[in-house]
Amino acid sequence: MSNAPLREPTFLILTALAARPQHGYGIQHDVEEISGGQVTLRAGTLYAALDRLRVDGWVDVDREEVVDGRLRRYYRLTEPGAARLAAEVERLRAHTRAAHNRLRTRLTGGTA
Amino acid sequence: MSNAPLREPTFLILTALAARPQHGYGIQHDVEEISGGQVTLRAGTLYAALDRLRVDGWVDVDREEVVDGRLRRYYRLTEPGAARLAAEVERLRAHTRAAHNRLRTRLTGGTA
DNA sequence: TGTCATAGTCAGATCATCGGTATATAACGT
DNA sequence: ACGTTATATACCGATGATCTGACTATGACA
Repeated sequence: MSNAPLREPTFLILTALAARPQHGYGIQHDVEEISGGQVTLRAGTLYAALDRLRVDGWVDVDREEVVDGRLRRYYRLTEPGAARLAAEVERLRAHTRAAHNRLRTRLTGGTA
Repeated sequence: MSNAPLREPTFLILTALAARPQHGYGIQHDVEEISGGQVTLRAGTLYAALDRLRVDGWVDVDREEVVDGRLRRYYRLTEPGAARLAAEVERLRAHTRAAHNRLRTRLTGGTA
């Protein structure tokens, strides 16, 4: 398991899939919701990321359906993927904690 | 203020400077400490990032000293930089919260 | 004399993301 | 009948932050 830091879109894709298997378009909307409308995934970003995540073994194809002649491919978070996401959450928590503390120090000790 | 997501090295550089002005080499060591030894900034990454952050107005040169014939340049977090970092902390907190909740849902509702 | 710690700079490569485009069907409005 | 919007996936060139690694320079220590 590589532990290179996840970029925001990748992190949010994994987060979307953590709740339940979803297809690409569903992920796109879910990510928009998770981020409070701040992050809109481009199609290119989404499918390229899904391909990478599949190669890494963090997501897998759950099933494929054909609806109205269109392919609908559902993706699922694997166990290693869930572990990877959990590790990343811990990492980010540590960083945000550190940043928060230092910003407080700045306010209290910095100017006074 | 652009609100593009900060990459990990950039976030940690701002965090290092949040506590107090520091010179490049000091930032490098501080970041290593903040991240629990997980993140080691390359010199190229560090100084390139500092240049960008200066252009964005998030950090500024605090003062310069010459020690042992070597230049020692201190950087300082500006007010906009502190605001930017605080905003990023909130953003990351929201994301980690969402990811954490979904991972819990997965454990309780997913398999059982 | 060599090497470690300090301190900063630069050139080239990688790779995730961005922006835009293409394809295809169904539903809806006018 | 026609254009637009929503659904759904895929491809491609450009951008830009980061990585890799080398380079310059000094003081201290063995």
